[in-house]
Amino acid sequence: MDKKPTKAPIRLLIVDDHPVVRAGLSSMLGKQPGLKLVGAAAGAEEALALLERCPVDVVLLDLRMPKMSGIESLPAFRKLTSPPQVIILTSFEFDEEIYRAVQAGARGYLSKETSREEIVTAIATVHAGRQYFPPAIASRLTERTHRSNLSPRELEILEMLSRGFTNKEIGRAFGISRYTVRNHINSINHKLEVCDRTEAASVAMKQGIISLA
Amino acid sequence: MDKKPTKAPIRLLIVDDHPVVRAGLSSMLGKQPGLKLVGAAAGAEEALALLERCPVDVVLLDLRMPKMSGIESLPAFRKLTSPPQVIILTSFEFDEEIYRAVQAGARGYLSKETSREEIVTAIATVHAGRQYFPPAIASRLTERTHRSNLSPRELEILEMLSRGFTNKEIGRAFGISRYTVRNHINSINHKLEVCDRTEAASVAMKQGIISLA
DNA sequence: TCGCGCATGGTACAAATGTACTAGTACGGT
DNA sequence: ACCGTACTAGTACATTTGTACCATGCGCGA
Repeated sequence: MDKKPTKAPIRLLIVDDHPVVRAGLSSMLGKQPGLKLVGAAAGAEEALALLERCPVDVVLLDLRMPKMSGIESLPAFRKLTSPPQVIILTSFEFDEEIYRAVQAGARGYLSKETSREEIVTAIATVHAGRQYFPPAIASRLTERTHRSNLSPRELEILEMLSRGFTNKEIGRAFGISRYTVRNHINSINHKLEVCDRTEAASVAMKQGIISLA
Repeated sequence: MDKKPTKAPIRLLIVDDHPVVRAGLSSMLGKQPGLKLVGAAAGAEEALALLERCPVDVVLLDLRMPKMSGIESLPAFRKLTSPPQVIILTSFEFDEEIYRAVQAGARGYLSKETSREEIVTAIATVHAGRQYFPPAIASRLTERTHRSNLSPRELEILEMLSRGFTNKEIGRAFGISRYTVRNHINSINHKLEVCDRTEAASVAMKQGIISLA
């Protein structure tokens, strides 16, 4: 054997705003051989500060956090001199957010109901440069990629529309004309295969394209 | 002082399907003076089996679990010979589910981002027979109780409306005139305090008034 | 009996929405 | 250089939706 895992433990950083989760992961992974828990940050800013000072191999990142969300922080992670591999950590089974996180460079996904064994496997996998997605998530991701190719603009407008704003109001909000808004909504309706804005809002919520918050 | 907290520690049971959360809460509360962690169940069935054998004062109950959900298990808890006080434990800030859980007898609410201090306070409070709800949740609960007096007809129409049917189509479906449908929708919009049908569909889904299926 | 909420149908009008086009700019990939 | 996509803006017209009313009848509780 020319490789000793104890020689180069995987440096790990936990980023989660929930004290419960930080404590849980720390106690589950802290003494795991082959892993070195570098820290546990409560927010993206704290994590970035830490990453700039000391290198980390794998980050377990909560998507839903106050202030800077996990997704927002991903580009910042990638700009670092030695960007860590990022595993998404969330309670939610599926969501547009996971999809967006993957597009932003996340390499793996873990639900919070995952066992310690699987978490360790996932960390090792992404550290080895591969992706780690449970089958259920993977299939959903491919679904999303193929489905509903709404453009960023269309997504924003869909969001507003579902909150009851009129085309005119949406136009004002984004600084574009109500005609353009109308055109975007027509595209949305076609892409989602619905016949009006109300159904668009409805199916968008059901499919997790827009959040239920 | 005539009372020693160490004489009668509060017996605590954690019910959560997430290993991470169980580990986190256990490590946060296990050594807390005045508390005695009786166990940590991964599901409602396991919790019930445990409760039948040994008495527990307070249960921290996850609402979202596979198989039997937290809400479903609440009535079973109350049928026990010495029913425990139940604190809802969930990641979600608000939800129709919290409302239903309270109606089913839950005495407190804790988000998973709560600090150890607040968790301990909540446990002590409900054990003392009082309720523990953070202000934000409490106000939302009173909102829910007062809201949504939709009549059966209005509910049917809300359902159709969210599927993208026009007033005319809804009228045909129910054998009433499109004018009547329009009037009903106006009532719905007023009762839900929204300005149009699209927002009505949106908030109805968020509040669980109409199903996400 | 009276009032109230629910359900019904209607008129008249204003506003918003949707459809069917045309057409320009910009940007990225082949 | 060309193509495709996104984003933009507009016109013209039909349809839908929303608002403000009015009116009827039913059932139920005070």
